[in-house]
Amino acid sequence: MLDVKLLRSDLEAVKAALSKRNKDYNIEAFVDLDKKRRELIAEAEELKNSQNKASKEIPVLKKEGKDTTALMAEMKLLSEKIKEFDAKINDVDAKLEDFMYTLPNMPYKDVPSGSDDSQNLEMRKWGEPTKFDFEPKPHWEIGEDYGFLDAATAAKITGTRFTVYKGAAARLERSIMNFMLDTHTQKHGYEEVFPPFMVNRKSMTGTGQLPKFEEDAFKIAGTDYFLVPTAEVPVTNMYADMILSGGDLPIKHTAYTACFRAEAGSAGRDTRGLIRQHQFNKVEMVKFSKPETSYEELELLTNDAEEILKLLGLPYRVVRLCGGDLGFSSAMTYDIEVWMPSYNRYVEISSCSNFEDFQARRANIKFKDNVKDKATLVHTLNGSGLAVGRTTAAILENFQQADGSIIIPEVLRPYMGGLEKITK
RNA sequence: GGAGAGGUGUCCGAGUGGUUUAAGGAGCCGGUCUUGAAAACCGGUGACUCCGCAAGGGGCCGUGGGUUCGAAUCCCACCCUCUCCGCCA
Repeated sequence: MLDVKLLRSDLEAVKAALSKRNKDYNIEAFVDLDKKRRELIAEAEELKNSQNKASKEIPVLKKEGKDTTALMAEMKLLSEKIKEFDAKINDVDAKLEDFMYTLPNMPYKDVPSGSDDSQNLEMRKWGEPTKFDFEPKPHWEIGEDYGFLDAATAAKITGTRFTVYKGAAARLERSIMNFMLDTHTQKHGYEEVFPPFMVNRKSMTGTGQLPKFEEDAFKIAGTDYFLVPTAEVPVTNMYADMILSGGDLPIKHTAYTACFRAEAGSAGRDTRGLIRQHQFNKVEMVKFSKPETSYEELELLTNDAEEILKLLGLPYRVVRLCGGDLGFSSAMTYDIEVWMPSYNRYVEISSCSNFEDFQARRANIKFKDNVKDKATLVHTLNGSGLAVGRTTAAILENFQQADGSIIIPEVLRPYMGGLEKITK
């Protein structure tokens, strides 16, 4: 959510910033609603003031033995009038709230303008696209050859966009998760948390998935719970409605969760393999920072995600998303893209974002340095560190050998019981 | 799932219809005393939030409704915590 005060004081600045997103937002609607709301509040408060005054008078008059029926009748009318005003205010508030909740974050000044991912800005590359002296197979074919990525069985027990991992693939997936968590906790100073995989509506609203994107989420029938689309939701909302002490910042958490996405609107895209599933594993990093250091923290967070790819030896590049490709809640995002031979291009494996105070305002997360200070909104950040299924896919594809075996990256071998390569 | 108890400001805790504009502590700030500190005493402060340039006003006692001239206090629904029972990995 943006700051209402900013919309009031500098609407043009907001419009200018949002224009980078290449979409139209009916910001003028805000001005009328906001004006209406303030007028109503001013009138209602005046009425409430006289009601309060009378409420203090009545017991005094009664004590003096005076008749209060006339005054009480008068107050009855006033009370009804106040109720009418409150109803109108609630109505305007609801509209205003809906408007504010569906307005996206303002892109940061460094965000390039552009309409889609072709206009993202490449920041750096690490490694070179893998060269093969044979025809490399896509990971879904490798999985089929080995029989350890089984989409057919998953379709039978559940449906499309699910996979049953078996044997070495299952262990590889699990090894990658543990390797990522251990690296972030032991080398990068994150505290591990293991949150629920279901969250309530308030949490989904706090991080920005709701109310606008409900069709993307899996809702549990008979409850008001949603399957988490990312660990960002439970982990960020752990601090909802809290005032943190400045000395504790930045707070850094890493968390593994399965992630669940309805993938509404992506029918026909990436239908084979592990790239786009309804359920996938992800290790996430979440940070709470002071406003003045949040962009430094974004660089560090991105580096922490890149470190995983470096240790695994997977070639990648980092892009800064342009306005048109930027997520709803984000002010600036770096995508890390791993080289995927089957796609013959770089494919997103991590998304690292600074949300500034957009989520903090929704979730009500503040800090103060001293008890006497006024509480200030924190900045929230998060990034994948990394998407595990896509990492498994990248390893299978990039490290496949002419004889069909797959070399296990050295850092994973301790997690694989010392196994150096997967063979039939 | 059943029965019971409970959710009050930073914390503890009083408060069951109107002098509560939330008692009293603790804490915090200032002062007296002291070489300094502690203790004691005196004074101040009182979360958060909305409207307003301000003065000031409104709201807020888990959340949302309702009753009433007036609700922390009464009624309804929901959420959460604790205890016991049941079920269960």
